[in-house]
Formats: sequence, structure tokens, C-alpha cells
Amino acid sequence: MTEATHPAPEPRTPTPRPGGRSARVRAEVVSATLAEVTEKGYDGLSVEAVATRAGVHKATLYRRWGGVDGLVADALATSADQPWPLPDTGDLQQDLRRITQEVFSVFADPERGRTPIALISAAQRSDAGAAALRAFFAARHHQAAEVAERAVARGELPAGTDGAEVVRAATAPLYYRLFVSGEPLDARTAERAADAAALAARAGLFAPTTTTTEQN
Amino acid sequence: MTEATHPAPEPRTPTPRPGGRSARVRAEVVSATLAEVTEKGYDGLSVEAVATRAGVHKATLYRRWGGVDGLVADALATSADQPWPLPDTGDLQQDLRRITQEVFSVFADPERGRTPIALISAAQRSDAGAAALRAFFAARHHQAAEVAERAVARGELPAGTDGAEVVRAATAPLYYRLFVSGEPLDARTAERAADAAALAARAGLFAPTTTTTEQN
DNA sequence: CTCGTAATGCGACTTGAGTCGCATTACGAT
DNA sequence: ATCGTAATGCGACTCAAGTCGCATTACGAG
Repeated sequence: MTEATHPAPEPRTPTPRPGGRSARVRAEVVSATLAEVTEKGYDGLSVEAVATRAGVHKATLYRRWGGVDGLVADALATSADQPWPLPDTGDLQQDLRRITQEVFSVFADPERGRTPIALISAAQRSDAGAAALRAFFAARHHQAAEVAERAVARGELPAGTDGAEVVRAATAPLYYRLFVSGEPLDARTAERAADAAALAARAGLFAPTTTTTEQN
Repeated sequence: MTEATHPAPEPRTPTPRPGGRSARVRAEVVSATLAEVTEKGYDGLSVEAVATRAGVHKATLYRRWGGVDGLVADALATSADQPWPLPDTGDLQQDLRRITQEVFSVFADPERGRTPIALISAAQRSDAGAAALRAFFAARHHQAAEVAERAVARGELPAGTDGAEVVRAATAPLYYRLFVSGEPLDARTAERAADAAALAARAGLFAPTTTTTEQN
């Protein structure tokens, strides 16, 4: 079993040509990028520092990642794979509150929040980073949309409700304050955002069947 | 009257010591910064280019503004003074829709949106820029809160409703997509965000009297 | 009109980012 | 075990950002 006598390609080599060193270098570099961006923030994140920490040469990073942009994008893509804990209280409003509370507690804690804050801030600059950010949030939305889909199955929400849109509505005020307006974030705001999203979802605002929504 | 024979300080010199040249230089520099950030985007915004366009020396910019950060912060502070058109349709939902539509149309238009997008993106990086951004959005919120206050006066919203919070709730999903998740923005999203905010406001979610909001 | 002072102009200098050509190493296959 | 190839290591080089000391200019006061 361990000895592969067949000439068939082994399934454990996903990379086209290069062997296992590239993968090892990549892992080191991604790890070093996360550590550096956590320590120094985005400003002060230099390719040389990452190269030194990762134990590889500067030119290698420029060749494979193109610069700081690619490093951040790769680190973000790696982080996107790790799943978040998803609440299941049996009630949409409570689930959304848990989600926004989780977001709040992560980003409000200087220790846990430093890395994602620096990472997201960094990703907003280059095209590669922006694409990685899009993919990151798409994955988050897709995953978290399950709480809304369960609510639909429960009959709590109208059929056809866009679950990702519900999640976006609940979390947008938090990210807005964190990354756009720069206003302080508190638990109360997180709760209100969840409640508002639950209210709107129950009203059918996120169901495509509602054509104009003239509730005036 | 036009001749000031009195030794009293003239009211038209807000600057402490220096005369009118500093103000002239500042106006030139702010104008040049806006032009540069609009053309080149934030990346590619160099102090030298701004200096050349403004007709002043590089060192002067570094001395007075400290770098790109200060330039952006000053340009943003200047832009914050210009008021937005505020709708007054007599209905909160309609007013909020107008506001989000305005935001949408500005940022969706590559011509009109380029400058504010670049400016806001640029401001997110430095401390000075972040402070300017905070002040910028605080001014916007304070100004736009009037639509909610009118709704309170009309009896459409409960007394004590936080008008700025209503505006934030309405616009947050737009800014979230534009500057955080990077997802595309459309008119429909703008409308839904306004409707959701109006709904939440009518439910009293933004009134401090509501202690826990157990609507479960 | 003259003068003192603060702001600006000016150019050289330092520093770090990013690039390039070539030598070397490690992987994969025969 | 040996070899071809791709990836990496290496150092020098270019270039733009940012700093500094000093000369010059413009403003305001008497």
C-alpha cells in the first residue's frame, strides 16, 4: 500500500509539475504572511520581512506571488477554507444574533481581531486581494445562509428567501462600522442589526417573488 | 466700513500667523490631490505628482501634510463640508429610498464614483485618514438623520428614535458591498436596504426605550 | 519703506522596494 | 544511480519615496 509500484500518477500530487518543496515553501510563506500582518499590521508589511521569516529569498516571493498583494490574497484564500461555528437555536432571530455577536466578539477583541482586520484591510487594495475578499465573503455568506434556509424549512420565512442576503443584511452594519465609517462597535449594535435583518426577512423583503414591495 | 482703521484683528484671517499664501497653497494642493487620486486611483498616488501638479515643492507637502495620508485626510475633510441633497417626500420609506438610490447612482457611475471611491479607500489606511473618514461619515449621518427626525415629528416613528442609526442601517449594506465584500451593487439592493431600515425603524428597533426587544 | 519671521524652494542624500541575470539546488523520471 | 528541468538562492542594480540643511521668498508689523 505504501509502495506505489504502478506507473500511474499518485493522487497526492495536486501540483502540475513541481514536487513537494513548492508546497512546503508556500505553507511557510502563508504562515509567515499571517504572522507578519498580525504583528505589523498592513502598513509595515514588507516582502523582505516575510521572506526572512519564511526562510526563503525575496526574489522567490516576487516571482511566485508578485508582491504584497499576492501574499495577502493567498493568505486570505487559505483563511476562507476554515469554517465558522454555525448556530442552530431553532429561531432565526436568535441564530442571527449569535452570528452578529460572534462577528462582534471576534473583531472587538484586539487579540483575535487583529489578524482578520489587518487581512481584510490589506485585501481591499489590490485587484488580487479584492478578488480573494470576494471569494472569502461569498464562502461565508454561502455557509451562513443555512440559518435562513432552515428558517424557510421551518416556515418561519417565505419560500424563495435569499439566505445569503439575510446574512448580509444582518452583518453589513457591523462591517460598515468596522471598515468604512470607523465608528465604534458594541454588542447592542450587533443585536439590533440581527433583529432588523430578521424583521425584514420575515416581512419577505428578501424573497424574489415580492416584485415592488409597496408597503407604504 | 471697508477700511479697517482699527487695530482689531480682521475676521477674514482664520489662520494663526501666516498670510494668504498658505491658504492659496493649501487650496492648490487639495485640488491637485483630488485630481490625482481620481486619475490614478489610490495606488499610484504619489506626493511628487501632487506637488508637481500643485506647483509646489515636494518638501513642502511632507512638511505640512506629512505624506499621502495627510493629503487624503485634508481632501476628505474638505469634501465633508459640501452638503448632499436631502429628500423630503413626506414618507420615511420614500426618503430612505431616495438616499440609497443617490448613494447607488453616485458610486455605480464610473465618472462620479471614481473620486469618492478612491478617497474613501485611501482614507482607510492611515490613522489621520481614518479620523477624517469618521468625521466625514459623522457629518453625513448627522445631516441625513433629518429624514428620520421628520418622521418622528410626523408620528411615523416612535419618539427617541436614533435618526443617524436609521440612516446607517439603510446605507450600510451598500457601503458593505462597495468597500468590504466587493460584491456588485444594483438598484434593487439599494431599494431593499432602504425598505428594511424603514421597517426596523417603524418597529422601534432604533428607539432607546426598547430595552430588550424580545419580539420572539 | 524696512525689517523680522515663518513658510517655501532647492538639491543632495539615505533608505527601502522591486528587478534582473546567473549559479545552484531539489524534484521527478528513466 | 543519473540526468533534465523547474524552482529557488544569490547579489548587484535601478528607481522612487522620504529626509535634511540651507538659501530664498513672501507675508505682516512698525
